Amino acid sequence: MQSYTEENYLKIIYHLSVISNPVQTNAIAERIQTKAASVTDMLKKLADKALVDYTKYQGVNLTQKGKLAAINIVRRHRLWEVFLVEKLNFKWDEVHDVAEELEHIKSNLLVERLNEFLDFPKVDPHGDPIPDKDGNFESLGFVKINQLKDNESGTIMGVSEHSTAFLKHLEKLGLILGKTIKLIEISAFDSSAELLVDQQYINISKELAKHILIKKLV
Amino acid sequence: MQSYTEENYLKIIYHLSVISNPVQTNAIAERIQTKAASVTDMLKKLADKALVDYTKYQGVNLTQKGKLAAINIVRRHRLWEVFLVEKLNFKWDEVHDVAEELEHIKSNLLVERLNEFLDFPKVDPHGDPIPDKDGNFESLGFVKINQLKDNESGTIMGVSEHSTAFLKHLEKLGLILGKTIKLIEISAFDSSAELLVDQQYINISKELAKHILIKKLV
DNA sequence: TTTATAATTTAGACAAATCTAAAAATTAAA
DNA sequence: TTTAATTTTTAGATTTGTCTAAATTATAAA
Repeated sequence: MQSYTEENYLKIIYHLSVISNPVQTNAIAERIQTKAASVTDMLKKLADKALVDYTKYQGVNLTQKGKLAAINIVRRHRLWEVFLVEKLNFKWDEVHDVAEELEHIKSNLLVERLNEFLDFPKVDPHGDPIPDKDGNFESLGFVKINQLKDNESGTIMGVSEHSTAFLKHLEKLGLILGKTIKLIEISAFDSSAELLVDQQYINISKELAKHILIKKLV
Repeated sequence: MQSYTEENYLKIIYHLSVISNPVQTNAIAERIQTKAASVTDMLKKLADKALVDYTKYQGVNLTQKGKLAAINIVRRHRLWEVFLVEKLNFKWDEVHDVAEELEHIKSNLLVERLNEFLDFPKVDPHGDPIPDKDGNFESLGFVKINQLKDNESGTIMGVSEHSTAFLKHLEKLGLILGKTIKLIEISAFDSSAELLVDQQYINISKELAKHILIKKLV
């Protein structure tokens, strides 16, 4: 069993390994709001427990065991987010900090009952997939807006960036979950994207576009 | 704001002060599964924070501030117990450990939304009253079985002992929440109580009787 | 390829909460 | 009321997770 802190490290390493492999000490330090020296200490400890493969100065990768533990935390986090939004009427940008605490409650019974109570949701309020008990994700086949071809349409299914600033900005633009959009064209000049949303043409930056997940209309 | 551990101490001291005033070091140590020396250390710390009045060798009492903090934890604990039983179908003897963790989640919004979601419950699954946001209990006016007079009837509204063994035993006897019972008589010999439950006469020990809360029939 | 810069690690210290063993205070018993 | 038993406290050590400052390794630039 891992401590609260160890769980947080595993989760962060898991998220960061999507972007880079292996994961660097400084990247973890920044995300976990701590100093690089502290990260080094923890990495040694996690390596001792066979949760990560760690080579000095080279960064870390999760072992199979570590990955499973991490996915389990992600599962709990996302289930709690669904609960907060659907049952307690939290807004999607209010859930993160509370879910961050709830994810560490240790009780398999609790998680399974919660899953049942929520009717086995497949995605969280941000559109991120919820892994099952064994750590498997259902393949969702989403693409980012900047990967759409001109004139292709689709539905907003999620985001790949979770900062409050980003989410609030999206909401202001009317780019909320479930909304159907059409990509008119990507600018050759600055790669910004012109969209048709609610019969209105809007222009969003590439930075925004690449974090919005779309399910293409067939 | 208090740490997880400080919150636990406050809660235990609160529960123990119902029985004895002031609360002794050893009593706390036993309940919190730790050594008396550790308790002494923590009491000094809580005294520094003005959460308890502590005099060496004399035990502690909660200050007004400490009491309010403690009641708040009790409030969260009992709300979560209602959630676990009513929404997630936990049995009343399964809830305690999980609620013990959930009670420490720090978010006023969460607690208030949960309260609303549960439709403002007044008691938890054991019949214990749930204090409101300001720490006030609704007066419930319950008595213990051994305080009933011969031939008085009433409804089981709660228990004042929460061990799994005790709760399972009650369930076996059919003495569940909401059940109506009639006290036939208290034995002059061993103070055991003869009850009429479901048209059946049963005999329970004084130890059992004094932990069952009854709302008298008018 | 040497130098400079950036990233990472080590060494030693610290705070929170705990422990053991010994000392001190309180309470109960003779 | 002196002694014995119990309770509580102190002193010093330990564990977990963190920190600063200095040393080391890796990477980029000249």
